[in-house]
Amino acid sequence: MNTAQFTDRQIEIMEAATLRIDKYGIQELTIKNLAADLTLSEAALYRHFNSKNSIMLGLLSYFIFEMKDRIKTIILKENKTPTEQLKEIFSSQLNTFLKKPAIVSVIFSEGIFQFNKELSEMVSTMMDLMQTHLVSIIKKGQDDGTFQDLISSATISTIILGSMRMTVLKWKLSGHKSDLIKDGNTVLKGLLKMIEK
Amino acid sequence: MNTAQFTDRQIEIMEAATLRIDKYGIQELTIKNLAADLTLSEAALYRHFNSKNSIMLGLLSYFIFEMKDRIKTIILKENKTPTEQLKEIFSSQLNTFLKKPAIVSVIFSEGIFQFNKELSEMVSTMMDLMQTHLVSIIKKGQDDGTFQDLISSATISTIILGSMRMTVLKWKLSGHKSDLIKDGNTVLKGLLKMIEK
DNA sequence: TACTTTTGTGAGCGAATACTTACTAACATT
DNA sequence: AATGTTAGTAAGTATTCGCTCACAAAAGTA
Repeated sequence: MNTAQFTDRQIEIMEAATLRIDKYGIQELTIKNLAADLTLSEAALYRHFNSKNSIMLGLLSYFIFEMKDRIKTIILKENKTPTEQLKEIFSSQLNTFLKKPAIVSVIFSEGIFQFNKELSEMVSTMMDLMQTHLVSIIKKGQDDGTFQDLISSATISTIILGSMRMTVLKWKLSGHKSDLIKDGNTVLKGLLKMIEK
Repeated sequence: MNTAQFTDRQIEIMEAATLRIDKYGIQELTIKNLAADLTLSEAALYRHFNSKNSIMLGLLSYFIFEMKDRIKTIILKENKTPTEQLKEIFSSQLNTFLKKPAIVSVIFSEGIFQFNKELSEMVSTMMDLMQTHLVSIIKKGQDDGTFQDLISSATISTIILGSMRMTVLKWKLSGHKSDLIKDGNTVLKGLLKMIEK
């Protein structure tokens, strides 16, 4: 498997990095530890990435690439109602997190990235991407009369995005013990009751 | 822990730390930098705190102490409606963040603290505290017929908390350029429209 | 004044950090 | 067979990290 811009070895490295962040936190992502995980020398890592920063940048862009694809597929299903599309996006995101919990750790590390321009821009890009898609679905729902239009689509999508994030955060803080899918469905049902006319 | 337990010098140190985190991020909070900010030697800091960790613990416990007090005052205003109480809590939190943005950096660093038991417990405590208070207000609103009760108070409070957090996160990612209070009000107004009968 | 306590210092410790260098073995292409 | 490329290594570099120690000035107290 090769995602065009990355070599197989790069993907292996990024996956090891993701796993390490998930297991021990982003502070424990050091070149030394990462090299040990892959049973490689530290220098070998620099054959594939020219800095630690570019490993993390790669990580994020790899996830964004995959996410873009996933969300786009849902958005393009013109026969689906806005409600169904929201449900699918929620379900698609949560199931991705369930399958690859490590990515959640990376996304929730944006606090650390704040003063790393490249990385924080990447996190912002990801959030904007999701926000844009949510807005377009909600607008469609407001136009066809499914959703109420007393509240702007931007505000509604902020609320939805925030609620989804909070659900994931709680799941993470519970040590993945809570039922992410069930809790996510409960929250989305609540949100839909609130915004449907 | 309470304020009285801190000496004047300790508070000076914690405030310098707060300022530094706000300006340059939590990664730039080092003993060396902090000492330089206070024009002190590194060793001098260890006269007042026995570790860097205890400086951060002090920071958090100081904020939690202050938050508990602030929220309790609002909760105890029995003559206020649930809607007014929600507005006050939102406003109170956002204004605190505005005055001490560093605390946001700390709260949004739960990813870093995940493997520091003491610090992560403190962050969890803080979230539970807020959630508990939100639930009690919403229940009150549901009982007196202000809020709809088709959705459980727990779910509603998750949605509110998540929306608030998302607003703060966006402010943070914008480099404190966006208008936190204005955006917060817009989101809260939206939320209230959704949950009021 | 004589003492005790508090608050400071400079020098330096061991460990960790991201990254570099000179070199090598395996493989692919011609 | 000759040659260039890829992917690895051991052993460093310079720097930073949190933290400690022996000691001294300053401040409070008898």
